[in-house]
Formats: sequence, structure tokens, C-alpha cells
Amino acid sequence: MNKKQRATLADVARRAGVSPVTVSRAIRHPDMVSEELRERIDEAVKKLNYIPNHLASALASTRTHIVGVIVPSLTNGVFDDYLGAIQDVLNPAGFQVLVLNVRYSEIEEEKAIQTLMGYHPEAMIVAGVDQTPRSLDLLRHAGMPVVQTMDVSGAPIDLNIGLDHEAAGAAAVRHLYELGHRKIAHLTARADPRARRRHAGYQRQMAAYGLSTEGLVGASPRPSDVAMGGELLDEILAQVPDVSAVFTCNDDLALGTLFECQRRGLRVPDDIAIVGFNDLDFCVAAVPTLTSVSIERQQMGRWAAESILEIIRGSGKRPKQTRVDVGFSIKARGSTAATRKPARKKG
Amino acid sequence: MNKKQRATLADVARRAGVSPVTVSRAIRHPDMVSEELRERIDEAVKKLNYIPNHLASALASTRTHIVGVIVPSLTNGVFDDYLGAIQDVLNPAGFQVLVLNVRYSEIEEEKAIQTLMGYHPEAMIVAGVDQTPRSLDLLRHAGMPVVQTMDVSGAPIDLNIGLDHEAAGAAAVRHLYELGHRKIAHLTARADPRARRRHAGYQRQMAAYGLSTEGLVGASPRPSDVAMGGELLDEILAQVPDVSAVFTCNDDLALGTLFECQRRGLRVPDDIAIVGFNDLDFCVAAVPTLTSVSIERQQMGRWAAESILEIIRGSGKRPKQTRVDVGFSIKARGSTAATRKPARKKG
DNA sequence: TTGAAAGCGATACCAA
DNA sequence: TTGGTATCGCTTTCAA
Repeated sequence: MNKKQRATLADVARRAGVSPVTVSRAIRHPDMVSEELRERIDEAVKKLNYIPNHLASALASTRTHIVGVIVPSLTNGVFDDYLGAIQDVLNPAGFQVLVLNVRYSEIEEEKAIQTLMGYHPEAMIVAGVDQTPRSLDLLRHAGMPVVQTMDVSGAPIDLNIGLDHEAAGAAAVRHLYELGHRKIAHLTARADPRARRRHAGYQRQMAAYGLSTEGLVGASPRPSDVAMGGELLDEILAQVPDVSAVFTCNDDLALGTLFECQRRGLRVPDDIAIVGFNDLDFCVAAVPTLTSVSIERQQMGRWAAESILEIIRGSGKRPKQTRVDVGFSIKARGSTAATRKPARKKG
Repeated sequence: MNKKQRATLADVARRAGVSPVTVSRAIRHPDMVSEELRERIDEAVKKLNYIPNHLASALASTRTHIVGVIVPSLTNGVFDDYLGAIQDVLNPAGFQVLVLNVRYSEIEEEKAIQTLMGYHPEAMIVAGVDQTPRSLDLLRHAGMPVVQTMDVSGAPIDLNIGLDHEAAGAAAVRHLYELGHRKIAHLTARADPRARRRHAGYQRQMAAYGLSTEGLVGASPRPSDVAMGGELLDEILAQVPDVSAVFTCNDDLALGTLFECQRRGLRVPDDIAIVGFNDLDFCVAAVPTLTSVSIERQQMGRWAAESILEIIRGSGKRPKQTRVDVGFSIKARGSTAATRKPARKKG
């Protein structure tokens, strides 16, 4: 704990009987140093347990090899896949990914952006396109590549890859409509901007079909969990007992809905059909298997990371493509299978 | 992207017509600077969009205000709660938490420790006590507080908070045994050291009861997911059709087991009882609700963070307590309810 | 209350 | 291939 505990470059140099610069080289470009010195230096490094001070090196070289990533949550599997993809690209390229979880809070996000910028990352990846004006301002003048992911609404700051959540919400409704459902409910937890867009898509599509959504929307201000799916379904059933299908803003709520149906003895999909969002791993394991809207989390992460590398390596040159809509796909499974009459359900 | 894009302390100083030191003070100890200067400086900071360079400040002050945290996974909710607790303590205290996910890989962990140390954190929090010899060596000579969490086996490096996974595994078996179960299976995915200890506890307790585990252990080398729970149960059922209870190494497998039972028309708990591990949110929502071993994730995170603060603020003085066993508790729920005859099940 | 000078630990650039 | 020197942006003495 006392001062001067860790060995520095100078310590290594002294012990190896060479100059600090040479040690620096031996570590970063071993082939620029004669074998003899390299060996002596390696030995000194080992003996002294030398670990380069990243802060000093970053300061001197103005290359931090840091990429800042802001995620709104780590609770569900969504951002895990996404982060994994980012790291799989960036780490081998010598970059360190600095992840900050802002828990769906705009204020935390603002602070996180400032904090990250204090580390002088070489690029930033943020989720969504709904940053506060202050955040947008910071990012715009950050002087580095910025990738917004997960959503493609509006005008991007810089690079952008995502999908149209409004369209995804509408598509979920369409899927159910085409199976004969008319009383289609929507369940949504503490709604982030993307969940709100899915909700908007639901509303639009229902309206397009001339269907009322009265009493069919269950919303909670709390962050979602599985149990909430059941609670929200309860609310809907109290108002619209003959609801025939449920589209949830995420898979946790879908799972909770499924359980609540089991609890009440409602058959899925015969009495109630369910469509989730994200296509997490349990969807294919559930009984019945859960229909869900699948999104390209890994692809978004990979593309963001690869684009950043391209820009950094091309010394700032923009890639050909700066905006990608990766779309989505509905994985139709048991929870929306057309088991019987494809018309009205439940009596 | 060009050089000299971001404003520096000197830029602010120039614009405010004061010396750099004064700006530094105005930012860190506003009350040490006269109001007039403070205002001028604040204005310059705003105008120039100045964000302090954390690397430079850390280098100069030898205080990084960074705490490094290594987690083995982000896939499930376990480490989310844990990290949340750590941040809730450390962030308000002015520390930045640097999280590295090593995906249950010892090699990645070794690299992560080195990477983290390159940033000169003021403390480190690592999950588990099973680091490689090289990792242990690095941590031991890191010259900073190190907290090992999640497990209490063996001799800790420094501070330690966790639970006895072997005991937890044994307790799960005991719980089932006391409900009358004798053919108790254990399902385990790619086993991290703690899961292996739970497995060992299972074996020990089964042996203590004089019960054979032949054909009752389902293991997979792959990382766990919900579907795997079903696959592993299949394997067990093929060998021991009259298995009456299943203890899984985590809740994902428990959920998969539950689904597989539903699929096969096996009643839970009447035909097969289930005990999971971690007590994730879906346990209370499932039908039937899932019995699970609950662990104090948040408490572990909080204690780790608070102990670190205590040490740092006490300039290195060790706290009274350096080792805590937070224990565990079995949340008995529907999946192990004694619904009928508390003796043998299934025929 | 304010400022000048030295230094944190490394790298870049230019010489040798 | 090796080394000297200035410098990165900030903080820490110590003086004024």
C-alpha cells in the first residue's frame, strides 16, 4: 500500500542496465530490440512483476485503446450477447471495452458519458438513439466515432445500427391478427424509448385494423420481471375477459404471462396466444414454446465494433455504410400456433 | 478527430485568465477559490466543454478512483444484482467501477487481472476463490485491497465474503431427503468451481444417507441455458425412470427441468420435485413456484464495496472483520411441496 | 487565496 | 539498434 510499490519502466531499465526507452520498445515492438537486451529486459520484467501503467502510456501516446460502451441494463440476456460480440471483435484488436450500465436512466447516462469521456476512449457505443440533448451534445463534440445501436429512429449522431421497433410492434400485431386474433393485448413494463416505440407500433397496427385497444394495454412503471407478466395479465383479464392474445414488450413478461395462464388453467395458445420480444433462450424451452420477435443483438454489437476498428485503422475515414437496419424476425412457435379454429378464442 | 480537439486545463486557465492550478482547485475544492474566480472558471469550463482528463489526473495524483471488478458471467441475473450493489456504494463515494467479464475462463481472468492492474485500481473485487496460481500471485502482490466474493473455501488472499457451496449442495439434498425423496438427481452445466462444490456437497450428502448416485448425475460441458435443463433430465430419465427429485446447479436448469416435466406430463412436485440455485426472479412466478437456494448477492457486493471504502479511507487499516460467511437459505416453494405422501413418488 | 516549479510513468521524435 | 529529451494533462508541494 505504500508509495512506490509497483515497479515502473525506469525500475526495469535500471535492473536490465538499459535505458527506459529500450524497455518500452522491448515490450511493444520486441523485434526492434536485439535479442540479448530483450532477454535481459524480459527477465527484469518478470523479476519485478512489472505491469505497464496504462494511464501513463495512454497519456503519452494519446492512444488509450479504450472503447466506451454504455448499456441500459444487464438484467436480461440481451446485452450480454451484445457485449460479448463487441468484446470478441475489440479485445483481439488490442482494445479494452469499458462498460457502464446506466440502468435505463437518462441522468445516469449523461453522467456515464462524461465519465467515459474522462478516460478519452477512442470511440463510443451507446444503446438507443434517445439520449438527452446534453448527452447528444457531448457525443457530437466528442471528436471520436460514436455508434448508436438497437434503434434506427431519427437522425443518428454518427454511425447507427439497429431496427425499427415501431415496425416490430406492428408486425407482432399483424402476426396475431393473421392467426385470427382480434382482442390483442399489450403488456409493457417500465418503458424505455424502444419499448415505447413497440407500443406505438402496436397501437398503430391495431388502429389500422380498426380494432379498439380499450382495456387491452397493461403497463407498469416498475422495471420488468417475470412475475409482472402475470400481474399485468390479471389486470387485462379483469377488464377484457375474452382477450385472445397478448404481445409483451419483452420475454420476461411473456414468460410471466405463460405462467399466469397455467395458473389459471388457460390453454396457450388455444385460450390465449403469446408473443414476446427478444427471443431469449427460454423461449424454445417453454411449454408451449414461446413465439418471440428475434433481434440481431450479436450482429449489432459486431458491426458497431468492426466499424469502429475500420475508422480507427483508416485514421478517421468513414466507412461506406454508416447506417444499418438489421430488421427483426418473428419466430413463430407454439404459443401462437394455429391449433384449432383460427378465429375467435376463449368463451 | 485531429489533435488538440479537447480542451485542457490550460485552455480553461487561459480563457479565465488564471493559472492552471487555480482551475484545478476550482474544480476539486471550489471553496478554496474566491467566488469571482470560481465564476469565471466555471464559465470557461462550460464554454470550452472541458472534461478533466482522468488519465492525467490519476497519473499526477496517484489516485485513480478506480475499483476493478471481475465477474465470470453476465448471462444470468446473479451478477447484475451484485454489480448493482457494488456501484451503489462506490459511485457515490467517487469511485468508478471497472467491470471485466471473463466468461468463466481462467485464462481470460488472468488477462483481465493484468489489464485491470494496468489501470492502477485502488482495489479489486474478484468472484470466487479459485484463481490460477499466476492470478493469485498477481493479486497478492497487487499492493491493494483484494476482495474475493461468492465463496469461502480455502485461504483468502485478503478480504473474503461468500458462502459455502458444498454445504449449500448438501442442504439441497437434505431438504429433498426430508421430504421423503431418495432418488435425487443432480444436473449441472459447464461447471465453474462453485458449481463443482455444490456437486460435491450433493455427493457427500447422498453418500451420508447411504444413497447411490449412479445414473443420477447429468452434466454438460456447455454453458447452461434453459433448454439444457430439459436435455439433462431426459438423460437421467433414460437411466433412472423413477427418479423422484432433481437438484440443479442453477435456476436456468431448474426452469428447463420444469418445462421438460410439463412436456412429458410429469407432475411437479408429485412425480418430480425440483430445487434450483440462486433464487432468480422467475422462481416465484413459475407454476408451480420453484424451490431454490437463495444467496446474498447484494449483501456480498455491498460488503465488498464498503470494506474497500473503509480501508481506503482509513489509509490502509484493515477492518475488524476480513472474512464473512453470508450463508444461504432454501426457499421452499411449490416444486418441493409435500403434496401427497411424503415418501416414495412416481411408480 | 493564488501561482511557480517539479513530477507522475510512459511515448515520440530525433540523434547517435 | 539504442538513448536523450521534451511532452502528454494534471496534481502536489512550497512560496508569495
